Amino acid sequence: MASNTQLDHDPAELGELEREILSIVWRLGATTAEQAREELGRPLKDSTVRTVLRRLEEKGYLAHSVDNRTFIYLPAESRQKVAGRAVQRIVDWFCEGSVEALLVGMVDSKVLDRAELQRLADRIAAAQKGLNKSAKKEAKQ
Amino acid sequence: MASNTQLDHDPAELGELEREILSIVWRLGATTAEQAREELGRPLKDSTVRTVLRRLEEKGYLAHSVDNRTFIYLPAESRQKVAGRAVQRIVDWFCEGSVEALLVGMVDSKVLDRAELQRLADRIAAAQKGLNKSAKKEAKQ
DNA sequence: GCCATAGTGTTACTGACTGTAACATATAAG
DNA sequence: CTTATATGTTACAGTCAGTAACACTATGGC
Repeated sequence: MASNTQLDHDPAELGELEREILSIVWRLGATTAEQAREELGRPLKDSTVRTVLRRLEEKGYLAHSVDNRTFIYLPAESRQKVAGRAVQRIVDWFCEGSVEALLVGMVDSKVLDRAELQRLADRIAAAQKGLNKSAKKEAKQ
Repeated sequence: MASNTQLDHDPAELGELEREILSIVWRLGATTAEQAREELGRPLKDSTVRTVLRRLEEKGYLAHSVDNRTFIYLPAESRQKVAGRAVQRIVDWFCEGSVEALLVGMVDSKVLDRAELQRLADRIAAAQKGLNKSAKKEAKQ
């Protein structure tokens, strides 16, 4: 399910403005072009914002529905999913596919603290265990 | 040491070929333009490879020494460090600075398995503890 | 001393992509 | 039927990566 229409675009290859606007949509959850424009710091023309929104949709990051002639843009993918894919690419490119190497690198370059990693692993394990338990009830997955 | 000349370039913004060549240098450890060229699958002109190597050096990923008129290119930064920085950027862009959100996202998008994360955390913790122990002996750090 | 060979230095062109926006078109309301 | 509001279309400039030709230089052999 979820069709996964045509989403193999590289999140790292978004431009500055594209990232900014995408972040806004993620933050607001749903937004019109006007809203997004106001949310931006810079004063950009309406058509500029709309162009970027359209491109983001073309690239698969956003979707839109129409509400009374007005486009409402929504995220097509969660922030986390996009981030996950981006990291996957980095792993492939720079770590020869080894996530371990990446995590070591993160600890190494102070992106991530060893203790923090341990703590997060615990937390995530706990959270996932919870999820699995409830998921099992309804889908045996 | 290591001077760190001008290295704040964005690793995600390397092109395909640049990444390929950078990976080759990382793999070989040290290489001449000719060696790199042979290592590539595609048949590229010598000057192409040299241009890319030069650009990679300008961007701070490589350094070179001269051996008898011939340039020997070396990594200026470890794969892992570059990967770590790349991930840091992703965290900043897409996870509002939260590494936890990123790890959750990685688990979420199947980049990383929950059990694997736990295992890696353990392994890394163990490895680091080992390091710390020996480091403590000589520097109390 | 001169030439060929093996390197490097310099310069350039093309296509893709992003930032930015103007202008055209349609439609609902009054 | 006009106006306001929204979208559709098209475009242009700047940057950058891929790709490479051509010029220059030093070095070893004749």
